[in-house]
Amino acid sequence: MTQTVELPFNYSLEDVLNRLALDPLNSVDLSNQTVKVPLDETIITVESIGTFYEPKFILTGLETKEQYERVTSILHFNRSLEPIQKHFLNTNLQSLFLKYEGTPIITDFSLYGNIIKSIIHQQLNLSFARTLTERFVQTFGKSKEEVWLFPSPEIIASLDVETLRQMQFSTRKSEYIIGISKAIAEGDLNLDALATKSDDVVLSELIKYRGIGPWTAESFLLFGLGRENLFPLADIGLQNSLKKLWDLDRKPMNSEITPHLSFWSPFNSYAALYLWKNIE
DNA sequence: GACCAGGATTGCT
DNA sequence: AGCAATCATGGT
Repeated sequence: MTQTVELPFNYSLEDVLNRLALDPLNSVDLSNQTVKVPLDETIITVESIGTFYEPKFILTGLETKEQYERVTSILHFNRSLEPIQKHFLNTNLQSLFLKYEGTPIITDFSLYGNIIKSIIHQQLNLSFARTLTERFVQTFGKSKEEVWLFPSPEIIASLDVETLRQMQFSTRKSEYIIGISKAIAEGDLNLDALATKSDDVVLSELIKYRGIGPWTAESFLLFGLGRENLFPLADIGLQNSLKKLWDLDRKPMNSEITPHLSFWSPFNSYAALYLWKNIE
C-alpha cells in the first residue's frame, strides 16, 4: 500500500536524514531523499517529494493502519512544530530555533533498541559507542532489505557476559544489557505498557533496574516515547553545548541550568535537542 | 600519556 | 545523604 502525506508546517527532512545517517545501521539515501523504516519485520520506505516549506512524502510498504500511525509518529509527521517554534522565539534559545527551524524529535524504531543503545552509550564517546552498537546489531540482529533489525530481548537474554566482553563491552555493561533483556523476555518489564504512563511513573519504574539511571530513563522518555518536556541534566553534551552558547570557561552547574527549564517548559526536550544539534 | 567520554553502581564516610 | 572510586577503551 502507498500513502501520501502532506504537512501543514515547516519540516526539515534533510535534518532528519542526516541524523539517521549518523547510524550506519540505518538505510538512508541522501541523494534520493529516502529512508527505510523497519517496524518489526515490515520495512516502510519514506520518500520526500516536497520542500522545507511544503513538506510532502510518499510512504510505501504499509500493510496496516497501525503501521501508518507508527511511522508518522516516529517521524513526527503527526504533530505540528509551529507552536514549539513560536514558544522558543520568546526565550533565550531564540537563535538556535531560528538556525535549526523545522528540526523534529524523531523517536527510535524500537523501544527495546532505545534502552540497549542508551546503555551502550553510557559514559562512552559517540564514535566508540556507535562502533559497539553496530557490532552488537550486526552480530545478533538480522538484515532485511538493506536495513538492520534490532535483535529481540529473548536472543540477548540468552547470552553470557563473556560473549559481550569479547566484543569489547565492559563487564558491567554486559551485565546491564543481559539483565534488562532477561527482565523484558520474562515479562517482568513491559516497555510498551510504559507508553501510557506519566513521565514520573516511567522514570521510577525504569530506575529500578540495574543499569538504568536517570540519564538512561530520561533518554527513553525523550527518544523512545517522544515526550516533550525532558532535559537530561546529567548529559555531558548538553553541558558542553550550554558552555559554548553562554561563552563560559567551564561547564555550567545544574543550579545554573534549572532556572531556565521553567521558561523552556513544556518543551524542554526541544531545548535539549537543539542544544545537541548545535555541537554536532 | 594524560584526560575525557551523550553514566551507573558500589562502598566508604 | 553525599562523595569517590571503579569500570574498559577509543578519541583527542
